[in-house]
Amino acid sequence: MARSARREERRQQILACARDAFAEKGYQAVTVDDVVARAEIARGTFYLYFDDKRAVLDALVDDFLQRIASCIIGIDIAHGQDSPREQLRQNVERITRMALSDPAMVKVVLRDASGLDPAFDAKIRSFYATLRTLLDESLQEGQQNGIVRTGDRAVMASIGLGGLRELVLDAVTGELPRTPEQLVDELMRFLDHGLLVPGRANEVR
Amino acid sequence: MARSARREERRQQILACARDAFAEKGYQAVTVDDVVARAEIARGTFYLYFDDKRAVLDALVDDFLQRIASCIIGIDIAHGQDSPREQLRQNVERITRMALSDPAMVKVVLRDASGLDPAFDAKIRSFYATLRTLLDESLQEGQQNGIVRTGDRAVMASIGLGGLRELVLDAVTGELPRTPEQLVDELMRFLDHGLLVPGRANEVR
Amino acid sequence: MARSARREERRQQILACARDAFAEKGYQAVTVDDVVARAEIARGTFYLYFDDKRAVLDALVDDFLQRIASCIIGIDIAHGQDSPREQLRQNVERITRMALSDPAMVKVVLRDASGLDPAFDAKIRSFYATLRTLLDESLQEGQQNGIVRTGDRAVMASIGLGGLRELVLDAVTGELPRTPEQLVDELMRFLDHGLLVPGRANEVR
Amino acid sequence: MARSARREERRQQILACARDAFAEKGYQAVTVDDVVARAEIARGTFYLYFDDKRAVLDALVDDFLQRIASCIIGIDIAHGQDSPREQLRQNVERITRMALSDPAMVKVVLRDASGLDPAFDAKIRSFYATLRTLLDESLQEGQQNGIVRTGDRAVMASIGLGGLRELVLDAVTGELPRTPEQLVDELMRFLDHGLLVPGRANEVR
DNA sequence: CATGAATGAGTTTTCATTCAT
DNA sequence: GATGAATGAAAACTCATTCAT
Repeated sequence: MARSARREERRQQILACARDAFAEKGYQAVTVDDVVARAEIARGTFYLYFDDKRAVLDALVDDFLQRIASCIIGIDIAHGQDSPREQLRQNVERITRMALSDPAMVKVVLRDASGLDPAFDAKIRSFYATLRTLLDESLQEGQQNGIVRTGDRAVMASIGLGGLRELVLDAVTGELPRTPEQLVDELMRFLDHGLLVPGRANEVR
Repeated sequence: MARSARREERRQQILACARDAFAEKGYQAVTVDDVVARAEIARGTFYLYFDDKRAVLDALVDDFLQRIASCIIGIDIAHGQDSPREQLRQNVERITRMALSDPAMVKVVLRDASGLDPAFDAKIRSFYATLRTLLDESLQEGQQNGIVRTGDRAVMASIGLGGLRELVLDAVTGELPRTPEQLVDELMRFLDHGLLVPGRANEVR
Repeated sequence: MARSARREERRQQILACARDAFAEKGYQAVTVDDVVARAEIARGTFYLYFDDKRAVLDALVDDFLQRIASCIIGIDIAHGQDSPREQLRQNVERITRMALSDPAMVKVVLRDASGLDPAFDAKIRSFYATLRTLLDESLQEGQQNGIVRTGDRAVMASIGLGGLRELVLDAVTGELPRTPEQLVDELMRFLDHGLLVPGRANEVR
Repeated sequence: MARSARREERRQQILACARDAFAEKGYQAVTVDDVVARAEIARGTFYLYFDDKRAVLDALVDDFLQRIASCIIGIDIAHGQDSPREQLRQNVERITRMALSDPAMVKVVLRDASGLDPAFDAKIRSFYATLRTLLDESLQEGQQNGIVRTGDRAVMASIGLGGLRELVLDAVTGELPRTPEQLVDELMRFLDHGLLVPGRANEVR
C-alpha cells in the first residue's frame, strides 16, 4: 500500500477514535491519552497527525458540517421539478439520514462544540447563521410565491432549525427511537399544519 | 442584619459572579480564581460556601430549572378557564419571559451544561425528559379533546421544545433581537398553522 | 512576620536554589522539578512566584548584572582624587570581589546565559556592549590625557574585558585558586606592562 | 566514486548542516529534525552516520579543537629562528585566522559547549587546561630567558587566553569588525606594553 | 543503504482544593 | 469566618531514538 494511503488510513483511524471518545465523554473531558488509548497508538503518534486536540475536533466538525451542507439543495420552482414542498422534504430527509448515519458526530456537534474557545464557537455559529440565512431566503421566495405563510421569517427559521436539531439529537441519543422516515414525515406535518386544530383550540368551554 | 442573612447575601454574590463568568467563558474555561476575583473574596472563602466548583453550577442550574418549571402550569380544560390555546400561550410566554430575564443562565444551561460529568448530564437530560413527558401528556389530552391534531406525540414534543429552545437561545445571543411578545406570537402561529400554505406548496408547475 | 516579607523570603529561597542548580548542572539541564526539589516546595508553588524557568534566570541575571554595574564608578581625573590607575584598580577590585562573592552566579552568567533565546541573548550582549562602550569612553579620555597608550580602543576593550572575564571564571571554577588581591594585582600588572619585556623578546639569537 | 568516499561526503554534509544549525540556534535548541531538514536526508539516515545528537557535536568540536591545536607550534629559542615574539605572533595569527575562517564553529565552541553534560564539559575544560598549561610552560621558559616579565604565570595565561577568546568571539559575532591582522597586531601591542603609559597613570593631579 | 512512521520517556504548566494563620 | 499560600494530581506537548519496509 502506498505511503500516503497508509498515512490517510491512520489519520482516519485517529479521527474515528477521537469522534467516538468525544461522543461518549464530551470533548472537554476527553484527554489525548484517551484518544491514543482507543487508537492503540503512542502519544507522540497523535501529534504526527494533528497539532493538538482542538485540531482533531476542527477536522471532524469541518467534515461533518461540509457533509451536512452538501445535503442542502436549493429549491427550484421551475416547471418540471418536484413540488417545492417535495423538494423541501427531500432536503430534510437527506439531512436527517446523514445525521442519523453518524450519531457520534451529531452528539459532538450538537452538544459539545460550544464554549471551547471564541474562534471555534464562531465557526459553529457562522454555520448556523449560514443555515438561517439560506432558510430565510427560501422562506422569502416561498412567501412571494404564496407557498409559505406570512410571518417573521427569521423567527420561523429559528423555530424550524431548532425543531430539526432537537429531533435529530433526540433520535441519536435514543430518546426518540424512530426511523428517518417517521421523523421526516412528522416534521413535514408540523410544517404543514403546526400542532393545533384550527378553531377547536380557541374554544372556551 | 442577622448572621445567616449576611451569609446568604454573600452566597448569592458568589452565585451571581460565577453565573456571569460561566456565561462569558463557559463553565470549563472558568477557574475558581476567575470567580473569586469577580466576587472580590479570597480563594478559601469560596469553599466556605460551596463544596466545589461543580456545586456552584449545580446550585445555579437547579435554581434556573426550578424557575423554568414554575412557569409551567398544567392546562385545565374545565369550563370557565381561558381557552387551552390561551393557556398554552401563557405557558410559553412565561417561560420565554423568564428565560429572557436571565440571559446569562440561558447561555449556561443551553450551551455549557453538557459533557461535564455523567451525573450532571443526567440531571439536565432528566429535566428535558420531564418537559417532554409533560408536553406529551398535554398533547395526549389535547388529541383526545380534538384540540391537538393527530400524530406522533413524542416527535411533536421534540420539535416544539427544540423550536422554543432555539428561539430563546437566538434571542439571548442577540442573533434574533425580538421582544418576548414577538417571539411568543410567532411561535404560536407556528403551532397554529405550521409554515406552509395548504395546497399551494404541493403544486407542481 | 509580615505577609510580604514571608513572600519575599520564599522568593529568595527559590532564587537561591535555582541559582545553585543552574551553576551545578547548567541552566538547560535543570528542570523545574530540580529546583522545587532543592527548595523543598511543591511544583505548583514555583509557579506562584515565577512565570516559568526563564523568569527565574531573568531575575537572577538581572540582579547580578545590576550588582556588577553598581561596582563600576566612572573615573574622575579631577584634582584631589586617587590617581586614575588607582581608580581603575578599585573598579577592577570591586568587580572581582563581587564576582568571587557569588561564584554560582558567575558560572551561570559566564557559562550558561547564552543560546537560550534571542531575547535573552540580546540582554546579555547588550550588557557586554554597555561595558565595552563604557570602557571605550574611559580609554578615549585616557588617551587624550596621555594616560592610556594609543591603539584601537574597541579591541583594547575586548581584550581587557575578556581577560577579566576569564580570570574571574577560572578563579570561580577553582582552576585558578587565588585571592581577589592576587587576581587584581596581576591584572593591573598586565595593564601596566603587558606580558613581554621590551626589547628582549624581539632579539634573534 | 568509492563507496566509502560517498559515505564520507554525506557525513561531512551532515556535519556542516549541524554546525550551521548549532551556530544559529544553539546546540540545545537544535533538534535532529532541524539537522536532517537542512541536510535533506531522512531522520533514520542521521543515525546511520552518528550514534546520537551528541556525537555530531563531539565530532565537530573534536575536529575544531584539533585544528586549533595544530595552529600552535612550540616556541623555539634556538639560533636561526624567528624571534620568540615573532613566533608567538605567528601562533596567535594562525589561531586567529583559523577561528575567523570558521565563524560557525567559534560560536558553537565558545557559546554552546557548556552545560550539556559533565563528560562533554570536561572535554572542553580539559582543552582549555591544556592550552593554559602549554602557555604556562612557554611563559616559564620565557621568564627564564628574560623574555617574559615576572609574575603569576597561571594568571597571565588566563588573561591572555581570555583576551584572545573575547577578541575572536567579538570578531565573529560582528561586534568587532576587524581583519585578522588588526586583531593580532593589537593583541601583540597589548602583550608588549599593556594598556597604560608608565608613570602618567599614577600621577595624582 | 535509505526512509519516515512510530515510540514513550521526560517536561512544562494549570488549577481545584486544602489548611495554617 | 476570612485569608491566600501551598499543594500535587493531571494534562498537553516535544523530540531523541528505533525499526519495519
